[in-house]
Amino acid sequence: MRIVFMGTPDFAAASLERLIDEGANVVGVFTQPDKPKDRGLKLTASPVKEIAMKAGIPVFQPEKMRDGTAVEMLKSLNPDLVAVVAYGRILPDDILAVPPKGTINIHGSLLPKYRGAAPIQWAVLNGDTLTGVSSMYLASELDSGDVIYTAETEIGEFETSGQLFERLRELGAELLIKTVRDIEKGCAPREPQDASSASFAPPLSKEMSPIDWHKTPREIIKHICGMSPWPVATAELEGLSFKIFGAEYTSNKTATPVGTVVSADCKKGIEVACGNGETLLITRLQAPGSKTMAATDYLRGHPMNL
RNA sequence: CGCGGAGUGGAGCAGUCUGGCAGCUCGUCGGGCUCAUAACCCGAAGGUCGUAGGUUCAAAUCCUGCCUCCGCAA
Repeated sequence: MRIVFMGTPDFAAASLERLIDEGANVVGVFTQPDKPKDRGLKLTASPVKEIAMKAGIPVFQPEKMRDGTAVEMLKSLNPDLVAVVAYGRILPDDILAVPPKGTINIHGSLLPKYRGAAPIQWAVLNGDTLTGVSSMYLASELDSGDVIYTAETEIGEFETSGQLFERLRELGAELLIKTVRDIEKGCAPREPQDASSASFAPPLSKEMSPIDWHKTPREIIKHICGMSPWPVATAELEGLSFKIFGAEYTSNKTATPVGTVVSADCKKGIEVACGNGETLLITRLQAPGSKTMAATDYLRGHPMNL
């Protein structure tokens, strides 16, 4: 079975790598064009492109999906099946129509929950304890296609989006293999989504960064975890702006106004007043122009006089 | 040449502008005190100040090259 893979970031690279390891016949790879990145704005190839080139698979990086060139590239590969994982583009119908066995996709949620670009982050932000990955057939409407398989996993109380990403990436790769195999055997199920219970997970943005200290400690911890590693929770403390990477619960109560520092002990961390008179202990942070470090380390070099 | 910050005992920082004994908060090790401690007291070890060169009586500090790390931006 001739397979064309489409994907861009790490999340997708794991799936491609797995397909190759399993001996699948990947005849071509589509990925986003190289983009200027990092210090110096160096032109950088996507993780998927790296994997594809290492495996000697032809790479295609069309700028546009709708000007006809992309569909011609795809047709020339004569694929039976197209597998899409975090490609970063909406595929038009003429592309979806090319492979006779369909175009499938791995999505980082239990569909129909969290359709859209940031399903993993929203599962963490909302404080969900269960999530997973789904494989589905692509339809014209975003993430609305028939579901093939799902795999569940629990979300840890202090698990960040980044950590969950890494786990779902492996789960997703596993699910892709299973899905591809069963499609080839002709025994893959397909179950239409219940559109009435669908929800949407839009991309995160920096505007969401500031911590709302009126919230409960758990909501704030989920905000910190969900926003990590990007765009990262932020807070103004003692007149300085910090990125906040980690926090723990306390059993303390306080009458201090929300959002202000209750204690700053270089053996513990920075304790901040939250909603309901409860407090939260910040344990990992980053000061402007500095690297991220334990709050205890920060306090040794920058004591807070309250 | 996209913009910017930083390299100082094990950790986090000050000191650099204005050159003159290596400093602070911790950690570690030893001792003391205490029913007790992430408490307190006494003592100790641990640094070629990122690297190469230059200026100087004298360089962490001033000048030049190089290396490394980080933030913004994507």
